[in-house]
Amino acid sequence: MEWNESTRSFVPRAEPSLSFFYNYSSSSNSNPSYPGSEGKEAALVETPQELLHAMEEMKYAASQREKKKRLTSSQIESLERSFQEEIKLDTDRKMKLSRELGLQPRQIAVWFQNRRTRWKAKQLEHLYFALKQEFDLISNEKHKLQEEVMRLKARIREQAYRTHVSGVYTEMCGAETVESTSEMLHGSKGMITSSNSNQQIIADGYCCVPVEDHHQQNNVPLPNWSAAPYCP
DNA sequence: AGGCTAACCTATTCACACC
DNA sequence: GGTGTGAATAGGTTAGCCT
Repeated sequence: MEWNESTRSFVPRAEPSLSFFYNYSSSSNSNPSYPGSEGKEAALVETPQELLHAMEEMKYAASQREKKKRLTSSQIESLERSFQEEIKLDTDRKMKLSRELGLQPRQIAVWFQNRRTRWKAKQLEHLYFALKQEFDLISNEKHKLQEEVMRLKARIREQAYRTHVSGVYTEMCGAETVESTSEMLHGSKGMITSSNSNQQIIADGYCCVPVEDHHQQNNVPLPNWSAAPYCP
């Protein structure tokens, strides 16, 4: 059983300095994190006097404590290699790395934990950029389609206006033509019922020119709908 | 079912390096 | 001195084991 991790729950954790109790390893190590702690066996305190004494010792140890040190590049290289093999750490691997690198098992575990956090953040960043790229693409397409709609609406308005004007003109010249024109207009779903016909067409959203035809006429490539995400 | 242990996680702190 | 980065800590959660 490993002291520095398994016994954590025995020790009150509200007081930060008490972490001294459970963050050193009792195993002998060539590279102890905290000088002053080596060779000591962890002991549970049972009386207030013992607690006071322990706290005094802790203060001393803290004063003697070596400053935080960065891991060497070769240590990081080995840890990195191991991480690439498997991002989770089992006990055997932890102990093996600990022996090989001359680090506390706790240090190995902490390094892996921090490494996983960094890895996760990186993954999240990649995911964000991938989604953003996709969004930009779709947004761009939407913008183009909106422009297309505007153009088509303008064209319909223009055509409707021309039809209306020529209708009035032929009415003045001869009834037969007027009737046929009128019939034609009424025949197409009876959309045009007033002199305001052009506005009516636009307002109803009926389109006289099929989009496919328009695309063919204007040499506009049809969007790939099957590839587009469903958007209600 | 509930307690214990050992792993994990996120958030935070702390020390150090670099500018 | 301010800031970024990485090692370490704090406190919580979860899964597996045992009684």
